[in-house]
Amino acid sequence: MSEEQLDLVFGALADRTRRAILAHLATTDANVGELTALFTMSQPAISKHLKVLEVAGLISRTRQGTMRLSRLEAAPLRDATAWMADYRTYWSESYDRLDELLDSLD
Amino acid sequence: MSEEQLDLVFGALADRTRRAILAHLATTDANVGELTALFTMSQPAISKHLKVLEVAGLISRTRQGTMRLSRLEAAPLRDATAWMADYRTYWSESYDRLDELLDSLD
DNA sequence: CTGTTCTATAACCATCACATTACATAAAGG
DNA sequence: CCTTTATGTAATGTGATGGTTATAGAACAG
Repeated sequence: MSEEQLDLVFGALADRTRRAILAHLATTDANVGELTALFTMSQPAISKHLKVLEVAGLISRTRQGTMRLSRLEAAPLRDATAWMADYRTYWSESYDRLDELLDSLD
Repeated sequence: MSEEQLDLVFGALADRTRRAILAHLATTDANVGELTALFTMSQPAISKHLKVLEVAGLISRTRQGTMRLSRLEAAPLRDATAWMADYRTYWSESYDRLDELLDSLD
């Protein structure tokens, strides 16, 4: 994963509204209106957040009539996790099981 | 891990200079001057980055004479990894081994 | 076509983020 | 003390970020 993409992914995750959107999309796909209803925020604000998530590759979007469905795409999360896991030797324990995980990510 | 802390950790990781600092500190502790020499950037800029990393809990700092040693503290990385791993059901494979990891993080 | 619904974009504003240079401060040594 | 070394802080410029309201556009229904 490139530094540019890590910038985008971690930057996208740095906002709690966007993390909450991802958390919701983990349960079900959703359109913009449904997501807007979850927050005390305007629809254009949500659209902007979705754009950031899309550019980071964390969601994909498809037209469904007049609506646009957002779907979680967790591959960048997996890649970012792999990056962070390079520091596993500094974690307090569980090295071996994490090593198994890392091997599986190749 | 609180939303506030996730804001700080992901925000800290969103900058590639800070990620490079963490990568270097993974090999050895270092003072500000040593870290400054690694980048084409002023010393105050590095000091600011270290402050961000410190507030996020990703490094700790100790005085060593006139110098201040920075040391990697990877616990927040572990916690942030655990957050991302909640989306493991969307990853393409390796669910079971990741589940083992998650169990071990409690 | 026209109207309705859903979403995106434009224009704007306030604040934050990241860099600079100049200067202040802390610790150690002669 | 005074100097040197190492680092932090202040002031500043600039672009990015995150929100708003108003408006434009896309898809469908009648």
